[in-house]
Amino acid sequence: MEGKPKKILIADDEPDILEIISYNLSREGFEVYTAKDGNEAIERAKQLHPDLIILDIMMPRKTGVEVCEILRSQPMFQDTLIIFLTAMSDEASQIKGLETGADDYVNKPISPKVLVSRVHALFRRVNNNETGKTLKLGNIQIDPVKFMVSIDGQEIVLAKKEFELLYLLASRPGRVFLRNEILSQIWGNDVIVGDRTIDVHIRKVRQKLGVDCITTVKGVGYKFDI
Amino acid sequence: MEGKPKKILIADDEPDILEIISYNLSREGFEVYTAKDGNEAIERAKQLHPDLIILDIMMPRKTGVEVCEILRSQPMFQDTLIIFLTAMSDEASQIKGLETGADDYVNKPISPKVLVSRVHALFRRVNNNETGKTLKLGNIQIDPVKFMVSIDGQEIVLAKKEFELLYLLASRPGRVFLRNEILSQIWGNDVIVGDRTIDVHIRKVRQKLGVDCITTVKGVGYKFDI
DNA sequence: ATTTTGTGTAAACATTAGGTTAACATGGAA
DNA sequence: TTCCATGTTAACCTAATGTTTACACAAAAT
Repeated sequence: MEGKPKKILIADDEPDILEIISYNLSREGFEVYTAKDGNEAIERAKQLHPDLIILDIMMPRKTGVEVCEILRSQPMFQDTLIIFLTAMSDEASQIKGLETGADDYVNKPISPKVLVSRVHALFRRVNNNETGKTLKLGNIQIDPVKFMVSIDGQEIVLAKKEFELLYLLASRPGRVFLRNEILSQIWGNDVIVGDRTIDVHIRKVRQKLGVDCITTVKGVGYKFDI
Repeated sequence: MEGKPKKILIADDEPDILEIISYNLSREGFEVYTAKDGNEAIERAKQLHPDLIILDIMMPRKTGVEVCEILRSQPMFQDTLIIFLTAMSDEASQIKGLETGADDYVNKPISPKVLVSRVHALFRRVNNNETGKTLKLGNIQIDPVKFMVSIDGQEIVLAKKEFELLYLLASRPGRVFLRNEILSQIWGNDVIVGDRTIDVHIRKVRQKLGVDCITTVKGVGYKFDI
């Protein structure tokens, strides 16, 4: 199964670097966005919820380290991967960076090939998610192979999108999925649908299941709970 | 750090390096084992099931890359973390290494400090999938993934802003956050809200938690304390 | 080809929880 | 006292979500 393209945000004040990295990463099938300083990085991160953020350390209007700290202090960026770029092989700041919560560290001058493979390595590890297993949660069974949901043995027919939605949420019970996440996982990043579309599907699932197992976290997203 | 100590296996043919790394990692509380060539590395890996394996690329009786490939082909080593050490900043082998399934890559000459922080960063990343980012402070648990707070197992529902506020304060217990800091972290720099807004949210959190864990530092800000 | 059925999306509207404000209360320090 | 910073409360307003209906489109059935 082809996953949806990952979103990557790159922040650097040097346009050349921005372009080289963008080019190489989009060629790999990533969806690349850019920012040219710290504040813009934060702003765009909040809109986009990228899967990975590549931060130059030395940037105007907030350094990469500062940006990282600010984002990491917010719950919704706990899962976001962060890679630092730095001109100096300055050991101290390298350590500082990693302790701040970065996931990797790449020295300039940047080799596009190396960067690309590090990015892949990061995603490979994170992506090792469960796939295609039958979920059993309380009295609810969700079988992605048979494309079937049953409650207490009673079968329920869901439409494709409804099923995908339920399966996504149920794959990590309790975990809150942001609307953005849901969109990019189920619809893909490039597809544009209206704001109410998710709600409508959520409603249908709730209605069909009868059981109240999807909780709304207002301003954030939805989660599966029993 | 809680939980059982992590097991780390180090494979290198230079005794000096082995010793330096072992020393530094065991000082950090890791359980360290060593191997002096590729075959020994595989053997010990099978006995020990380490959480992390640090492999020198250039080793007699199977290179690090070969060891990595062999281990990765077995299901039980799918999740094991692997770091490569290399003498050269040889780009080609670096890429090869990462594509082979390594999780990180460190160049020689090795700085113990850098290695140690990379190791920590790796574990943090992996641990994060479950509980790493959950804050546990006394009897209070704050789980940003589930967007949920519980005291003595009793779940408490917070609104978004309330949760963000609590999470921010609790992320650095004892540290005082200035009102300005709080504003810029949670509301953003451009948003303007009245003076009382923070107080009101603080109040709601205090009220909902029941426990008195947010202290006012008059004229300065707020801090989380138990 | 035509009809039927089901799905996904949009648009319009209803509803509510969350966030903010404003007005007033308190309490400590100078 | 008089200030000033923060606490408290309740009313208000809005953004976010819920709900319903309608329609386009495709697949299946006729």
